[in-house]
Formats: sequence, C-alpha cells, structure tokens
Amino acid sequence: MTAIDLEQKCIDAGLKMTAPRKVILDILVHAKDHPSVEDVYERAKERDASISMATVYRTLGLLDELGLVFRHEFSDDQHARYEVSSEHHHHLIDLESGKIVEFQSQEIEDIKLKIAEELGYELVECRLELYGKKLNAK
Amino acid sequence: MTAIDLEQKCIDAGLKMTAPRKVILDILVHAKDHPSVEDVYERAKERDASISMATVYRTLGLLDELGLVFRHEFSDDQHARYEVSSEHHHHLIDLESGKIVEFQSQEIEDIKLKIAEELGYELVECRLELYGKKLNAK
DNA sequence: TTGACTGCAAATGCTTTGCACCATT
DNA sequence: AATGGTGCAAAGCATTTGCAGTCAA
Repeated sequence: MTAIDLEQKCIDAGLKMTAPRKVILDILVHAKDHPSVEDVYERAKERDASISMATVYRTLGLLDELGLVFRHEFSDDQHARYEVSSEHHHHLIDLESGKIVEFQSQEIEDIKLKIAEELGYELVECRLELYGKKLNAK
Repeated sequence: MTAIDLEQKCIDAGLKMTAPRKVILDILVHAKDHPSVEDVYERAKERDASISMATVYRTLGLLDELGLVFRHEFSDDQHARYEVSSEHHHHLIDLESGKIVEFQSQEIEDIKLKIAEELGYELVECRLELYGKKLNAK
C-alpha cells in the first residue's frame, strides 16, 4: 500500500486531505515498525514542526474507526501502537528486546473460526499475541 | 481454588494477610465474571467501607506480579479486568452484550508452540481473544 | 518491635475536548 | 461560503505515589 492509496481511501471515506494528514499517512505507510502515537508525533514534527499531538491522536483515531489502521495494545508497554491494515497477521513479541515479529498461519485461522462457530458465534475480530524469549541466543 | 488457598499462596509469597486483602481475595475467588478494578472496589466497599481504591490497585498489582491473577485488557473497554489464575484458557467476547465466554483448545496450544518454535522463540506467554456476534439470535 | 500495609490526597501520564482560527472542497 | 480540520491549552480519567499513621508477624 502506498501513501497515495491510503490518501485515496481517506478521501473516499469523506476526509479532507490536509497537510498534517498527508504527513501522518506517509509516516504510517513507510513505518517498518509499530509506532506509538508519540512515535508518529515525533516523526511528524521532523517534517512539519507545527503539527500538534492532538491532531495525531485525532487522525489515528479516525483511521482506526475507518479500519485503515490497526491499533495494538501489547501487554509489554503502556502505549497503543499502530500499523496500516494490510494482510491479516499476528504478532510475536520478544520479551527481551521488545522486537515484534509478524506471522501468519492458516491453521490458526481455521481453528479460530471453528471455535467461534462451536461456541455459537460469528467471528468478527481476533487478537493473537505470542510473547517469548529467543531460543539459543548465541 | 478457595479463598483459603489463595490466602496461603499470598502468605507463602511473603505477603501479610491483612483485612483488606482478605476481602479482595475473597471477591476474586468468588467472582464469576472478569471484574475491573472499579468492580472489585465497589464489591469490597460493601463489606468494608474503609477500603480504598489505592489498596485495590496495589493488591491487584501484587497478585498480578505473583502470577496469582491474570490481567486482561480486552479491546472492548478501557478498564483492565482481572481473574484468578486457574486452568489455562482463552476468551471470546460477545461484541453486542460484552459477555465473556471462556474456552480451551488443545489444537491452539499445539499450534502456538509450533509457531513460536519455528520463529526461533521459546513461548512464555500468549494472548488470544476472539470477538464475535451471536449466531442466529432469535 | 518493625517493616509492610493502608487511606488519603496529590501527582502522573496518556488521551480527549472546547474554542477560536484556518483550509479544503 | 460552508464544513471540517487544526493548534493550543485545559480538562478527563485511570492509575500511581508520597506520606504519616497502623497493623500483622
């Protein structure tokens, strides 16, 4: 997903494409990590010092509502972390370094659907996070 | 697990068994839901009006550190929710009623261990939450 | 006795909001 | 022109903490 794609989705959703939003969208699309609101704010200020924290919060909130970003709250730290919605995946958090590894698993997808159905529910969403320590770290 | 069991675990861990703690432990053991700090506080006040919110926070924090309770942060609401640690299980949250259904699955346990190992990690902890809507609600 | 525990109130820290001004459409 | 967006500062809220008094061991 490019920044242009994301901008278009926002426009389609009825949002005005302002300068602060363009900066924030670009930061999100290019982030290789899972930045916190504070992180996004710091990066945004480098490009436009006038951008305020409030705008970052409001923009991330809107994007989350629209489903264009995912908001994570890893039990690791206190801060919410964001990433642009793309292919469905889950996270493994390295308890020592805080590093986040993404993974997918068709097996998990199948089982969670099955479990929800067995319980009498239609699965709408799901959160799976693994927390671990690196093996034979040498 | 009875309140006595839990009290003993706290004593073994070196905690002093005070009146406020006894009340809180009893509330947790008998809770059939997943009470928030506020919930525990409200229930505690019914038995001893002098118990303070700070003590509830401190006690739940200690119990969490000792691994005697689990702290959950469902994406549903803002409040942390607690439950006494017992058999390992996961949760399905009813998006409409907020009801929480517990479930276990050996398949999930096997797969998550396998995934962690494949990624080069020793699994220490894991969070799996399903969010759904009740099927054919009639 | 004494270190741990408690209630209280103040302090924190992340997030939200009211408001007046400004920019996109 | 109209509506939605922005920065700023103040307000909110869940949670934490300093402190002096209290209590379990």
